[in-house]
Amino acid sequence: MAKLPLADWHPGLSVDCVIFGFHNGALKVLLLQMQGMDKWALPGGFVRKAEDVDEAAVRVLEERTGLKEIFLEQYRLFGQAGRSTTEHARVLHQNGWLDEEDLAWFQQRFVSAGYYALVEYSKVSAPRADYFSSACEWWPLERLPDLMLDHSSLLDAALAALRLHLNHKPVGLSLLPEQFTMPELQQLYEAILGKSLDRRNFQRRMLGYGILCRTGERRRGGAHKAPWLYEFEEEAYEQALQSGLGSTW
Amino acid sequence: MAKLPLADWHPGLSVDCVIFGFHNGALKVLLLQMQGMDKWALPGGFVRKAEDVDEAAVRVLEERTGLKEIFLEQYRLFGQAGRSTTEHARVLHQNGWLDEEDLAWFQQRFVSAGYYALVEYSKVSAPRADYFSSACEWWPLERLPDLMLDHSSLLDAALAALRLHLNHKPVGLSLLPEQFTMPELQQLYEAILGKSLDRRNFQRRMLGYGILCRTGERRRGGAHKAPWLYEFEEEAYEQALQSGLGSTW
DNA sequence: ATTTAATGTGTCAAAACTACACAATAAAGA
DNA sequence: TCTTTATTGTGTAGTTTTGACACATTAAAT
Repeated sequence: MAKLPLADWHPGLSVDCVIFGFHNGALKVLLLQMQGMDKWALPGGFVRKAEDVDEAAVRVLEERTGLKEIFLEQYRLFGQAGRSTTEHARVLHQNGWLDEEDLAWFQQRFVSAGYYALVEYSKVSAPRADYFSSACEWWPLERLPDLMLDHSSLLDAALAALRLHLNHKPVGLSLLPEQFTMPELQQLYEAILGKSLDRRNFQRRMLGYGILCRTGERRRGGAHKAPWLYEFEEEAYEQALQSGLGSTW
Repeated sequence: MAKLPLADWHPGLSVDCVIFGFHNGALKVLLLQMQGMDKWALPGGFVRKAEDVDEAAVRVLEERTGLKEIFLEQYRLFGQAGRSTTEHARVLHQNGWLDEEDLAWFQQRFVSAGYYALVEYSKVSAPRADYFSSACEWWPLERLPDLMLDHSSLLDAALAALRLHLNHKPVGLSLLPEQFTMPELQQLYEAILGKSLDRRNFQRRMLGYGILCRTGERRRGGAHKAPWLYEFEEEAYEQALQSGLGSTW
């Protein structure tokens, strides 16, 4: 960014991405710390005039995580008139990160398309900060730092969307490594739903969907009985998602 | 519209509304016929710079239906680079509906926030066309006319969102009149889901949710046995929706 | 060898769902 | 007025799914 040919960008439009990862039994999101500020922000960016909004989101994702081919879902446009303040732009300007011309750009009224992304945590070895940020880190959902603007609501809405999509999108497939154990899958579901589930009933149900395949290997190295490793059967998974896992109607 | 002080409007941003109604056992949507064209369009509008995008949608709804207080849900931003062609603007311009200045406005690249609205059909006695359209009519979902731009996909996506929300939003309450019969409620569900349901099992399940109240009256005038009239118990309904009707997790 | 804590598996009762059939009735037609 | 017709109200039996449990197994740590 910085010195953007303003004519190339769609005015007053941005994308923000809630990038979910799953690690050590917890859901985490990737956040940026703004230069010279305490507050953190969702990774985001602007949209070129000739670019799909989805493409802009893919671009942002690749810039932060180094990954292409990420599961990405747009869930809502955030369009409150008062949602974007100019405070952070002023700070960036004062500290020399923004020149006059770019400052004016940042002081427009913005609407932002909210995306959530599901990534395999281990594949994001070195998340990269953008030009305006000094750090890029994973934060667990339960202990988030202060977020700028309305990014808290964007994040809450992303989680709500993720819950709503749980039976219709390849959530497990996208967040877990290729091989995983049943307890790991359960922890993922518990983290997303925010409540604990019965171990035995969970397994029965999951296996009942017919989308899992036991590899025959076990995960060694844990302090206790070694759990079986599973993989998703992708065709069956996709198939089952069409009508929704365990959907009632 | 026409002669809009361009400075007041958010550039390249519009809203489009899929307004659902339920009548004679069929789901219908309210469409506008563009002046001088065969194609029809979803009711839509632009967004003032000082206005929430949601407010713009409410404004559009009121202008077409005369109703405030409509159930309204934003489900997605449509942001493909090539989604808005300038063809219809040219036609409008040629026929004298658009002057040079407004034509330029219409030739921008637009992204559009998709909303769906649920209205009680009988309350929309006289839908009103807007400045650019020659008619405003209800069309049944099964037999839609040709739609301009990407409005077909907007509509399809709205229906998909409605299905996804069926157990989480007050769909029945918003689409049906205050009093309704069990067969009517079932027809509504069948229309939304696009499949038929067993009469007896449907009733058992609905009553099981504890959100319906039998008024004690029957609907007279039908050619056959008079069905009971029901109302929703709104508090119980709202309550039940929070965790989702019949949600499995 | 023993301990520890997690994993794998099974069972029983309750609830929900599926697939049905038959009685009641409001209006229309004979 | 009586019969016909199509729709609504209601119930039940068999099956499946769910919820709430307990006990045996095992990999590492002591």
